[in-house]
Amino acid sequence: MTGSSPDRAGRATRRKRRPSGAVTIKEIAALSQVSSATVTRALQGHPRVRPETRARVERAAEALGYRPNHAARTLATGASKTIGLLLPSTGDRYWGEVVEGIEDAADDAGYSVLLATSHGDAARSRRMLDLLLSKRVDGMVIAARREVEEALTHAELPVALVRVGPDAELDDGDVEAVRTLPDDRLAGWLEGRRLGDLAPGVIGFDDVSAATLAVEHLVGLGHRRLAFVGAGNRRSAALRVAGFRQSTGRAGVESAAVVASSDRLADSHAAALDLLGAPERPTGIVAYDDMVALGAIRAARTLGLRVPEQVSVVGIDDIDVAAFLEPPLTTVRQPKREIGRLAAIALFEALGSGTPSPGRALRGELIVRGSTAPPPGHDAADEAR
Amino acid sequence: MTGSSPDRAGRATRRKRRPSGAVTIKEIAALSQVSSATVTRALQGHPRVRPETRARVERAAEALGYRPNHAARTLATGASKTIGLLLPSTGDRYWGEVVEGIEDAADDAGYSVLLATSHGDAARSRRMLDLLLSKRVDGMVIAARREVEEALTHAELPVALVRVGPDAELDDGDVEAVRTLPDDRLAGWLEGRRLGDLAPGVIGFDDVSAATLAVEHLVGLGHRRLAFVGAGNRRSAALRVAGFRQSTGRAGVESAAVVASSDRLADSHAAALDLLGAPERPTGIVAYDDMVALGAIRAARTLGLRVPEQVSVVGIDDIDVAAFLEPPLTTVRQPKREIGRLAAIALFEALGSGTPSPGRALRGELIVRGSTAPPPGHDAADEAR
DNA sequence: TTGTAAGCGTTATCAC
DNA sequence: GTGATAACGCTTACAA
Repeated sequence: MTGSSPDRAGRATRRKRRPSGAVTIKEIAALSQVSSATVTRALQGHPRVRPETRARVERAAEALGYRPNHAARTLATGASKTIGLLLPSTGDRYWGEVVEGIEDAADDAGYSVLLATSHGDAARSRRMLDLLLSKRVDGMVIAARREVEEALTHAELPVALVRVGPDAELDDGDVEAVRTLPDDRLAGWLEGRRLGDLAPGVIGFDDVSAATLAVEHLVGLGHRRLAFVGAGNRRSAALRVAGFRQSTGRAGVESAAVVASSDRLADSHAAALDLLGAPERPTGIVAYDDMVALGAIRAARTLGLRVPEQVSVVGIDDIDVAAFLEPPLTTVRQPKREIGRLAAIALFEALGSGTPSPGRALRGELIVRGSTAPPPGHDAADEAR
Repeated sequence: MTGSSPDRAGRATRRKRRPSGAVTIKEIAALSQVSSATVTRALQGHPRVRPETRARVERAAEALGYRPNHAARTLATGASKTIGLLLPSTGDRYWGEVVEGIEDAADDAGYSVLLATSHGDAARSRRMLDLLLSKRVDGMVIAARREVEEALTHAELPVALVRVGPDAELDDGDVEAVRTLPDDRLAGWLEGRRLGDLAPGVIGFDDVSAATLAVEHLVGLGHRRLAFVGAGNRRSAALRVAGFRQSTGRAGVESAAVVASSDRLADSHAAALDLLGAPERPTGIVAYDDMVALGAIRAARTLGLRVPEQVSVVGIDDIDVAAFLEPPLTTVRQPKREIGRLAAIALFEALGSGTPSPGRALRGELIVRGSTAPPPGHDAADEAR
């Protein structure tokens, strides 16, 4: 065979791939006089590496400014150490705080977070789900909303998954039942449905107990005529209504009305206007959330009613300006960060064990501020009962 | 040589790597009777592929439920189609909206977003920067804050980078100058510094013009005694003060005071209390941001002054409850989503061209609501001047 | 137009 | 305790 065979020539001219320019373990290997396998072992804290070898390798890595290439690692190990996050949006305060909790827990566990938003659209959800899967996330946290659930049923995702959010786990039939069931049967029905327990892999807010907390606060102050404003057709609204009806029934309040309205300010303002304009108006209002509470307060003001002296209002959520409103809003705080944290932790557990973690509904916390007080004509002595 | 040589036996028993289980181009290649190279070409819309081959490959991919492995692609191409995002936090409203804009633009351009938070800590910033680099992001958008800037100076990042945020591009010396420079020299100084133009690769908010917009609105309503509340030591605060002083000077208002306070409600409340308690109190207040405006409104109320009848207040930012406050807040809206969008777009341009994009300061928009009105004793005729 | 095979940077198996 | 080297799944230069 001739030295100048076409084969040899071809090899020689063949332009090798442009390297990324970044430092690789090969260079560390060369500098520290070991094989690349040893470099990996040394850098990963493998037990069977001679201490001085490890030291030499670490020094070389440091000197060269080595940064492991995660893409290569992912390819080799099959794990990306990244989780995906699919949310309706990140702009609104609710999700922003949840994300913070997730990011926090992920960081503690050595994971990164890849973001995707559905914008409430099923097709987009599906596309994003595919994208996250393509990027080989090890698991995902998704906001449990109808359009995403739909996308999920067609998917059968090959990764661990935790659902999170306020609107989880109550189907439409139940929503209807909550509204129409007679008072005396509601409590039993709620128990039977075990609404406090969420399905496996779902982390959410305990809507029922949140409303209960609000009612108990008002009843404790002496209120006997209560109303719930803001019963939209969301699952969370139905659950809060259920909690409201259940606890008012238990406390034997004289009158407990439920007034529908969306969570938009104008709607809740109008609804509260009707409610407070009636002759037998309630002295205490439990609002679906803080925005609805704002509408109710405004309605009271429109009617010349003072809050909290003549009407008490309690919200649910604790938005960040709640404390700065006039009056500062009494509300049931939703632990958003904590929900995020627990969702991420549940995901990592599932990742480890291979089985979905049990669902959890986190209880809110009553924050008493200035929008609630004893009802008119109620003297302090009664309060101590 | 014997058929049962140790070498052969070794090869035979050698357990190959566990495959990820996902569908690969090889399987598509097998099913569609072409080589894997052709599969790649077909799937990527490479021009020189026979249409029927392409169709066959696409059908096979579809049938098998193929999802490209981005880790492998990243390794092969050197581009991850992912950008990193380093922010102080995602929980607060400001960043949440910026993220939304970034995510949006990234999605349009075919990029994903990897999230990291600095929590305002330089060491953590550095760690996160390294992590993002390790994950081989193609570029990054980072919040331009002091601790991150510090981390950056020691880094010399090998990727394209855009900085975004309200606190950019004014150093401490300038902050001092803005406060102390006599009125008549301020305008010239501002021009000379070209504060409206941000450094290359920085997308921000035009703080100077925001304050100007607020002042001009108040002056247009007939106000002649103005004050700025909330001059903290942030760069954005200094720029807003500069804008305030510059425009009040230009308009020849009788008195233009600047009162320092943090952006916390209690502080701004106290500061405004002093200001409005004085005999020669201003009739119009420009607040550093909406929270400070809230504090000012509360202070006015504390003193029995009605807003807007006796005192007008204009904020900067337009937080989401601004419209629902009592009174609804007049403010200069900060285009957060847009800032995010432009930052991402600037990054992609830089990615394409290799050169940093020019900086941009986005102007706010005045939103007139209920917290501003002509000053007391000002009749409607004057307004038409 | 299509096939072959090298190469991206890492991990992990086997042999010594 | 260390070294060779196959493999992860994909892209791409070159040959055909």
